[in-house]
Amino acid sequence: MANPRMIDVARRANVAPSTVSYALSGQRTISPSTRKRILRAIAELGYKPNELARGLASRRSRVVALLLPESQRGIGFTEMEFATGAAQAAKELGHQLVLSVTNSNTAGQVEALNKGGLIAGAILMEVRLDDERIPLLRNAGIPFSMIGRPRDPDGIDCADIDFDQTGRDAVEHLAKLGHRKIAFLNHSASEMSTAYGPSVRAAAALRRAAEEFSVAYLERPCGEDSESGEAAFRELLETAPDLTGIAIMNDRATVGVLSAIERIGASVPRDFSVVSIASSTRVTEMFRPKLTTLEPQAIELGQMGARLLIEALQTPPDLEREPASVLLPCRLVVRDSSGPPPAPPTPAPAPAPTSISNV
Amino acid sequence: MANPRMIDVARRANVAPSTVSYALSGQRTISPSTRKRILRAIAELGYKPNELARGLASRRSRVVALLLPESQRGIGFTEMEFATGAAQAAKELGHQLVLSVTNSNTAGQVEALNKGGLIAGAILMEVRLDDERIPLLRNAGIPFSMIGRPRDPDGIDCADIDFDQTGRDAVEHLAKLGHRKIAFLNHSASEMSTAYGPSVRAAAALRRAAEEFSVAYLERPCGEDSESGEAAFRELLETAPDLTGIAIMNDRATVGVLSAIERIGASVPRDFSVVSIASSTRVTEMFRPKLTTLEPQAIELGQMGARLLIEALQTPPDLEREPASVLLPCRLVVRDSSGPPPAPPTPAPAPAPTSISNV
DNA sequence: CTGTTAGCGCCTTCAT
DNA sequence: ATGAAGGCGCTAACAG
Repeated sequence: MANPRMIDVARRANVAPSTVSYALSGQRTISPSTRKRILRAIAELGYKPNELARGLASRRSRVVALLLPESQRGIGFTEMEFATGAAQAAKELGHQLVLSVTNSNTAGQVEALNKGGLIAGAILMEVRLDDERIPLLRNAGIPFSMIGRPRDPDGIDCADIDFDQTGRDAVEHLAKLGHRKIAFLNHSASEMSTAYGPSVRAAAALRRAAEEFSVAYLERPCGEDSESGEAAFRELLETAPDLTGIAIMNDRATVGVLSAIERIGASVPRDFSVVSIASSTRVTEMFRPKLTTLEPQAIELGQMGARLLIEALQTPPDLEREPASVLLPCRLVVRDSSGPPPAPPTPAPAPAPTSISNV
Repeated sequence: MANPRMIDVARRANVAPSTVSYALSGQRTISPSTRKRILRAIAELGYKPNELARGLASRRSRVVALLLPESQRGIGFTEMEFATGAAQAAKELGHQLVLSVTNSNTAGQVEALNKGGLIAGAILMEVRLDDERIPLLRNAGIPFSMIGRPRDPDGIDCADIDFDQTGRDAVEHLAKLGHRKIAFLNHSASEMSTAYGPSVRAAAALRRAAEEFSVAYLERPCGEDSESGEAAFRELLETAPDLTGIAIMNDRATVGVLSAIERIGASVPRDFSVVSIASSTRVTEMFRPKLTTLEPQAIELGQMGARLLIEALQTPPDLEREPASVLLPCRLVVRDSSGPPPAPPTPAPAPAPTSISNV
């Protein structure tokens, strides 16, 4: 009644236990005939190797951890898709994914993880440009990959959004619609100060692309709530009354921006075009109008993160293997929040909006 | 340099390895003095038991799986909070949580899981009233708990939203504001047909509460997208022009409902009050106006789900332990989408009686 | 190409 | 209250 063990398979196939092991791992050439007998025995018995024993004996488990800091921004759909993508890819490669929600004290967490012997490696999410976990993991000798990218990704397996391309695509979209002045509403200042990769990279990319497409550009960080979004929009408009295009990478702020636009009697996309950067469809479809979005390929990135790690884990130490960075740009999904700017770029004064009926 | 093992601790504390084991597990009384020596040695060496060896020897791992079917509705914030809550509670109880995204073929998945010996038990999410996984897990002898509840939760550890209370609270909120006729927009018909617990239970609760508070009540399922929401709202209004209160348990449909309301020149909460049921703050704050919500205590439920399972796992088989159902109602968070109905309830005009009123 | 033999690090029944 | 010893189920040298 108990689960069959390897020795049961061995007996049934008339071979030694180790032969079964080798047949399974492929670490040794097995003659086709014995291999077939073994596989048959396995099937007949419904044998499944015990992962604990396997890990213990080989000194390497088939479990990887997903290190998920609960950031102040909280976990969003995109993070969730990273996670499910990673779990899925891991499973396909014969591994399990344990969810490790790192509230703080990352150092201790990471140490504890590998000491238990349960975890063979880790996938990091919410990566900072100078992520404190990198030296920690290196010192602990724990293999890891990242979904995200530090400042210097050298020697690290990374799967990340291609922000260069994404930023450029966002600006290009607006520029081609005819917008001559655009603004970028970023994550909060505190995110910036802790050097959150996406915030920094997206801003740089937009700035560069604005230059390339010769559109005036301004940017600012913004608190992660709708009130901050409203305020930011108002300030932006004071600074640049001729603003018509807005890129936002801050879902909560987006709510406020849309409110503010409505409040001054303007509308989207008639008066302002709004493009959401790196938000998932699930979120941007909730807005009215539905937002034109640069939508991250989150599942794919999650998969890549897991694959890179597991690949590294499976590479024998004597083999040379160069860690790689996989960059995937966001996909531009044009919805209802972007269109041509209101007036052709004539330097005429802006018409002061009168009282507006908002129904 | 390698991790210290139990025998290292034993030597340092001048005891036998087994004594260390017992000191750690508490399965035996250890004299205070030796215990202290052992603990000191453990601390000094930075010893951490190897989970693989521990699991192998004791025939019980400290890993539980979270079975997360990727439903057509997709994973939302609430599901994510279930997951993080469960992971957190598991960790606090010395366990790890592996994420098992069950795409289909649940049977095989579940079997594969426990055979590996890695998983000591499972936590089920997205529970159906007649969940196919229950007999599967029972037959396989895998302990499990649920976040959600089947039709007959007898003998099963469940942590679920208290829909009775939640539905009542929603109706009460609207009734006390003065609404006399309310509608409930549920999940999609296909969800209903597969007997998704929340859909069924919430509907029943609202119906009952409507009677209790003497408000006319109608309900219908609704596709999981904004177009369906719009259509549903229009139909609802045709059927019941005097409708003023709407409860919705379908975020995507909510988008459409709000659009539809706006489109007919009405506004929220002036003309219609909208209450979102079992949606997370993260979602309902994205709407304009921000939605009055019955917000699930998702993290707590996730924690409970994990605790119940682990508790069961830790109960020796000879002990009697009654599986329990923990029900937590959603919290009413009043925001900007609900208020008194437009016209005071004057019994002047006799609106063409529709056939919908409930009792 | 296959078999034999030690462990991997811990738990747990026996003994004492 | 503590030791000693035999596995848990598998892998990975060694042999042949």
